[in-house]
Amino acid sequence: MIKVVVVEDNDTIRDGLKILIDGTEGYSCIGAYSKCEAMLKVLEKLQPDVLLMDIGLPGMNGIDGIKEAKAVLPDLNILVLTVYEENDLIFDALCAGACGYLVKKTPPSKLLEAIKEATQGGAPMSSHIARKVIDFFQHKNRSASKGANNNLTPREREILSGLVEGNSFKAIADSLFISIETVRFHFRNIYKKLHVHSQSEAVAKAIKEGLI
Amino acid sequence: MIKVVVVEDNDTIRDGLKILIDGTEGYSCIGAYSKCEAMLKVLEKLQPDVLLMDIGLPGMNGIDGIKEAKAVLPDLNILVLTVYEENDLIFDALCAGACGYLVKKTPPSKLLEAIKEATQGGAPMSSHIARKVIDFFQHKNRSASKGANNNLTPREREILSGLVEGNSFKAIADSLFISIETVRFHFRNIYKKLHVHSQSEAVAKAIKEGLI
DNA sequence: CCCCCCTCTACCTATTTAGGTAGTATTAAT
DNA sequence: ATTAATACTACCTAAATAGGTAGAGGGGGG
Repeated sequence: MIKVVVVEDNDTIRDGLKILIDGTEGYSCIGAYSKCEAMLKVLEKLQPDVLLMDIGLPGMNGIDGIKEAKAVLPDLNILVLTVYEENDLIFDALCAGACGYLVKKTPPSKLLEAIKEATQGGAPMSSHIARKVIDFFQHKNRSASKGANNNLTPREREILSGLVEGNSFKAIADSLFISIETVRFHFRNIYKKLHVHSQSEAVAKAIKEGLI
Repeated sequence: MIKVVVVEDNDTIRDGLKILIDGTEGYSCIGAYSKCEAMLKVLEKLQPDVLLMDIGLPGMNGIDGIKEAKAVLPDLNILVLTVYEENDLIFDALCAGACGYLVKKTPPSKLLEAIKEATQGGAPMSSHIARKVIDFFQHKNRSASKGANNNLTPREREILSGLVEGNSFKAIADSLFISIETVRFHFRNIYKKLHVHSQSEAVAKAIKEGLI
């Protein structure tokens, strides 16, 4: 029996979810609240398997609710159920501890399946949400490979990497079997291209913009 | 009709996939190769909707194959189909441009569904893979908020931040209304605590470990 | 009350970096 | 064949940084 707790401010939806869950073999809705605060008070007693949460709530917002819930029960599976598809909310929710993210138009059968999946170590996501999540990885890379590293030559990137690893000019020179003067030469060009005037600035920019 | 190209070195599996895809209404396997190189040569002509790729291939590895394929057809939906569940491979594949990641034990019906999902802007993933992906976000946060920033005093973090912003010791001193000697004093302590010996190393460590 | 930690300042020396000028060699493109 | 871009080396000066030593003042806890 999968024990589910629901937090959803819309009475109609909340009641609908409770009826759906309780009405399905193997599922039980052991709590349904309109606010995070109310849920958090009894969370430890309830010990649910899955927490189904709305994000756009009055009072404490859903993201903070997730964090607090995770603080009480670190292994709780939290599913976000929402109308929002904004990237920030998705990532905030995932970072806060959600293990899945469903849009509200998800059909009941899929919702029940998602709840079960969550208890089995899965991460149910609506397909468009999943795409946004994986896009994150590609964007991370895109900015790294095209973004701003463009004007740096391969050799310059190599040398800059050495600095990011924490090596001195001399160490970089030795590892590349070139003169320290050559390293200095490259850094002059790197600094010009990145518009910086010190090692630390260059390292910070290199890491932040994913140049390396 | 969804046009699929398969790359898989195991003849049995490859033939099985081709038969499955061709044998299903609405799907067509317009190419099946045992190596990335062969697929890449004809990719532009084939113009498939989905590329189903193995990762552990002889010759060019799957990750590079994904990158090259994306270079030819940037909007191609690439699904990884593999036995590997190592984190690095998953993330490398996603960064390279895969839009989904399926383990080989995925049943045929799920596989076909995943192919369709990919063409509709989804990101089909086996449930355990999805969990690993979302775990990434949570770990990212955990190490950033708790990780190692502990042993630095508030003042030291403040000063280190200045360095990460790209400021010189003097600039940091001025902005905090303290002497440059004080800044140097703090950096000596910061370096000891972080076990580094230069600005760049400190900045790199600070950013990577999320100290700032 | 005393000790420890944090914060602040100073001086010394050796090393490293920043920025400028100047020149050679190789390769790819015009 | 000339140009542009890249990679390499050298020498110069001024500035910044690393590491050591030394000491003052404040606040919290034993």
